[in-house]
Amino acid sequence: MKLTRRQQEIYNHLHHNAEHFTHPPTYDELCHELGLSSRGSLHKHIQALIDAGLVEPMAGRQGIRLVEWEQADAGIPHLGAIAAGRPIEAIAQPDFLEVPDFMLSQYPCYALTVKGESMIDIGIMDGDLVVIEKRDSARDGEIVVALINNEEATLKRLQNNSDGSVTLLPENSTMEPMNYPTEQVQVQGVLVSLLRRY
Amino acid sequence: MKLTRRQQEIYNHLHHNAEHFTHPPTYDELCHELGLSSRGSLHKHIQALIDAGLVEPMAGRQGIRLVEWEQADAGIPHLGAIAAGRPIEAIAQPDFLEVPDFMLSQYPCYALTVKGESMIDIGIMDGDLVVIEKRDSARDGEIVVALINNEEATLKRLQNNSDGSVTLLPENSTMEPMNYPTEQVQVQGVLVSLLRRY
DNA sequence: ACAATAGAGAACAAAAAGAGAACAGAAAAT
DNA sequence: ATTTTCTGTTCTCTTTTTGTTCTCTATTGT
Repeated sequence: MKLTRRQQEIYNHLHHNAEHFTHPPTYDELCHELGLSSRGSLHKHIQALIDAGLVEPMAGRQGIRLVEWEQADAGIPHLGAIAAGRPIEAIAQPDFLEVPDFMLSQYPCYALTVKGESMIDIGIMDGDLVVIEKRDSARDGEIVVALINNEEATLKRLQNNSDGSVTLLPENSTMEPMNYPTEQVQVQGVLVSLLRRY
Repeated sequence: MKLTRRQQEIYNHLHHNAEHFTHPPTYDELCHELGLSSRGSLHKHIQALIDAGLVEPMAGRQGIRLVEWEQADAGIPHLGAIAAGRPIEAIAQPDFLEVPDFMLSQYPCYALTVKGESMIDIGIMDGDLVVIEKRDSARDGEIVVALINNEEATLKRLQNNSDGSVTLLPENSTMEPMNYPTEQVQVQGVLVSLLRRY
């Protein structure tokens, strides 16, 4: 599902202030911060974010909370397709895959299905299952899951430029590298392993 | 279809600013950026770009979006350093691996480590672990582990020829298919799945 | 003269955004 | 326990924004 401008704005506000929350914000507080005078109006937007899976309603009357990933006990969550134009967090109920230990890292991982051929030159094909170590930063040259503008999640090689911008390099000779300001790109994990069925 | 001067101008503007978009631009915004005072005028040009396939209209009322830029592929072959024109060995792992059920077939399987780049065009890379279903025959077009003259085991696509001979097709545009009499080639299994660690 | 190109501006339908009232349940205060 | 306050939710209504379509005018090139 696609966010409207205002919804994106509100989500950014939430995401930006998430650290400062000691308690989840109430609707009235958010209305004040966002310059709204009607809770009803805000509620409509929040509901859209909830539908998009970006935000979690809290039990009772305690506002809302940003979605966080929880590590599973058995297996790793399979979060659906990457590069489908949707943020990773958008998938509500992942199913779980059993993956052998040697295919995981020692840190929390999740799995994605690859869509598209942007990494075909290093043997990552459409439909492959990739295991991703959950991380919010990566070293130069690592292959990462990057969320662009909270809209699109893609698998690309990361290049941190000296001017602070970020380049996402596809491994496909027919595709061009893409350049972004740092704040538009959010690393959601790094590639750990790959599974493919024939 | 050919673009007029203004259309090209507008397209360039879109393409140049595409990476700065957090959301698709609205007509009013574009008008302001382009120095137009009438949305109707802009609409005519955008419509031309849409007809030309350079731009994608968006659902609802959320502006336009650049179509993904696909370069006309000149078909430059990948100049890998491939010296060995001979079949490539696939060496069995000495120990046992834990492999999840969904990566196996219902019949006995074993695992091999791929050496070489003969199947690189379908994303099978040097060092990959492949799961092979144990079999002594295969259908045309299946990817098999073939033992040649009881000497070398290779992973190739199988082609049974009408004259009784067998062709082993590498999936690598820089390599040539190899032809053998049937009695020199022994199928040892067919490809089931693939595992790769980064 | 004629056609193609470019722009302005009005009018319209639909979507998005917002305001405000009303309501039920939870928490807090009495 | 009872009342009061606060919170999330739902509803209707209005305003603003946005894409689209239309007519009209100006400019340019052949």
